[in-house]
Amino acid sequence: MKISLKEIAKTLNLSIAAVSKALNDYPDISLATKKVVKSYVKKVGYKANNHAAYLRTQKTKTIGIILPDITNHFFSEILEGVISEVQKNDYTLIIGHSKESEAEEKRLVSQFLQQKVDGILMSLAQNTSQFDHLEEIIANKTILVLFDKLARTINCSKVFIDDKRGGFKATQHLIKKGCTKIAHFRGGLNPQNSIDRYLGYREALSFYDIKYDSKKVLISSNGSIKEGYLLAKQLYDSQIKIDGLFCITDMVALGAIRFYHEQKINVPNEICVIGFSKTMVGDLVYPSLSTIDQKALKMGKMAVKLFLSEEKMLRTENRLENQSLVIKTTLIKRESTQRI
Amino acid sequence: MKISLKEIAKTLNLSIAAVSKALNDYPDISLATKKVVKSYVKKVGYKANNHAAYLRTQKTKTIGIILPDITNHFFSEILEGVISEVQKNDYTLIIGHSKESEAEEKRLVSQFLQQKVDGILMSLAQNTSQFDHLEEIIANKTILVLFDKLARTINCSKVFIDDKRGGFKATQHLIKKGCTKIAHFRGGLNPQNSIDRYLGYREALSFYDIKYDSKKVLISSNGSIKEGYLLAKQLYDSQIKIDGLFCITDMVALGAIRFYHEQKINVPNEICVIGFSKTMVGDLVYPSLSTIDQKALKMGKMAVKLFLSEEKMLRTENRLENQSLVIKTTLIKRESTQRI
DNA sequence: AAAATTGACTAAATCGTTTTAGTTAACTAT
DNA sequence: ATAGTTAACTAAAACGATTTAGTCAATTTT
Repeated sequence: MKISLKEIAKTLNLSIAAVSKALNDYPDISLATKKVVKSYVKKVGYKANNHAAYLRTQKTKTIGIILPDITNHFFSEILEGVISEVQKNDYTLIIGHSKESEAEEKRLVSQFLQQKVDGILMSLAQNTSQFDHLEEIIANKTILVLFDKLARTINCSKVFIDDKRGGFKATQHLIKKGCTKIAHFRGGLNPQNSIDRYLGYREALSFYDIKYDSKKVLISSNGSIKEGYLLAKQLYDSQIKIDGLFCITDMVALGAIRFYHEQKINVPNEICVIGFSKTMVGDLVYPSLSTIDQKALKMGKMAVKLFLSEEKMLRTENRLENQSLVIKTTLIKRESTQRI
Repeated sequence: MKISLKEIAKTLNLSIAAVSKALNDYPDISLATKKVVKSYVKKVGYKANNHAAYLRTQKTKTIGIILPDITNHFFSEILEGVISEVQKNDYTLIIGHSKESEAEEKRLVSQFLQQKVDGILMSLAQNTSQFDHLEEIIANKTILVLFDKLARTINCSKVFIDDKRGGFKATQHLIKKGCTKIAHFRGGLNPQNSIDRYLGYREALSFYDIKYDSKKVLISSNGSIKEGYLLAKQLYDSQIKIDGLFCITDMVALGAIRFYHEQKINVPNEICVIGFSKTMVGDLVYPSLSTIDQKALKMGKMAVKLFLSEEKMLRTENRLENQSLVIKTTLIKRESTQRI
């Protein structure tokens, strides 16, 4: 049933070495034998055993990905980008789900290192605060590419979104639609993307000479629909008038819209609402949701490309040089900001 | 840097065999040496090399999953279930994306077999019609578990949804809400789940003595939002009056609701609409969408459990016995069928 | 006291590759 | 004719585990 180089060598009256070299196109094997070997191999459907090969080459042609939230559409799309690029380059992808847990994330890193992956692509869990596992990856001479949620202090390749510019674009769009009293439901005070989007918001306000009003900025801790609903209600109850709203995520925006819908406040004519992420649902609701496209698919592809280029550099020049790649967001205009 | 049994054996003044046996709790090693070995191993952070171990044991403790559509929430949720069970049992998961392509699916199967996975979990691509790759998996003595979209003729473990019962429940729910003129936007004529849901629809009608009217059954080929919209329009334009609608998927239902919204037809008071799948978005739209929960998470977990039980049987009794597992759907009542 | 058993190991083969260091025959240069 | 090349291989070690078949001293049995 199972066939190895040994059997092939025996039937073809060659040494194991000759067969191996023929398959790997070594120059010291004649073209004639190469042909014989290759056609025979194809006939019997021989496939080299990766595990045995690893023992000598120390390469598995396998990369691992660790995601904090697999059912989140943003990460699914990143995963799709990663897989498509991985399959195109004949690598194998192993997948882990940290479920936003630092402990599980560390366990997965350790498992992947034991599996001898050639590289690890990962987005950190929300509350990951110690990076010894990342250092361990690098110490193991395994390539590390961080994306989206990353650790700035770690010396590895990174790909992330220009959140500040995205926040700017979202706010600018509201301003161009005529909004002057623009609220912002931001994320927590620590996450970098929350900070950056907020900074983009402020920058847009100041660029267009609109006074910043801290009362119009509320904090959403978990980014859920329910929270969006509650924040909208809170703002409404406190009698602060607004005509535009920029939310940290599409979910928060949907919650807010839901509240306005119940209050018979017309979106977009009374209040324009814009989200952030392009989480697919935005296109399905009514009114459909304007948002900032984070280009998740592209991000996934880029992460793999960064890995491949590092891998190549390591192979050819035996040195490492990591790059940071910033993905540009784009504005998606939909009904929630399309005043009539 | 890297440490092997050899080094450990040398520093502890033992043979390689003794160290290996100590770690694997062989009975012919004294408790004393086991303790010494284990504590030393922990101290230096030694982890066995899986690839080397595979060469003898022929086990990789790796399973592969092949999904036809990774960004589809239904499959994301299955994936979540699979991963959680896989991680709990200390297996490694490798993932492939067939993108609904039969050719890519076959390539992935071949790649996974080359990787010597212990088992493959897969949901077939829409148009997969030849099953030689599945036969190959079985011939390779690799465990195969099919889920959701499967091939009935293949002799392997299977886990799938009771679509007929689900279709029955959805239709029954509409009837109980007082609907008597119930339309059905079904899927294509060939896919089994489309047929089964349709049969459930008919069974419910006949159970409650409602006359079946073929003019109220329209075919959706791709299950998209746009199609739902167009079918609703088509039915509306053809002047066929309905008061209830059961759609093959949530997306189709959302499209239909969108059309009714534009026509100022009130959902649910004029027409009750129910979908199928529980694709998360159903909870986010207005009105929120009643649907049939396919229990994707459970399905994923079950697929892994079937694999594990097959694996165990193979290991202990050296024989295979595969099981079929039917997942029961449940009705999720939301606003789109909640008349006031 | 001699034979048999047991406990606690060790030696060495093996899994399936890759790769270094030969080996041999044919050919070229001098 | 002989030394030096070259082309086309082969032998064998190595990767890092697991496992079968010993080995040997200590203990038990008769």
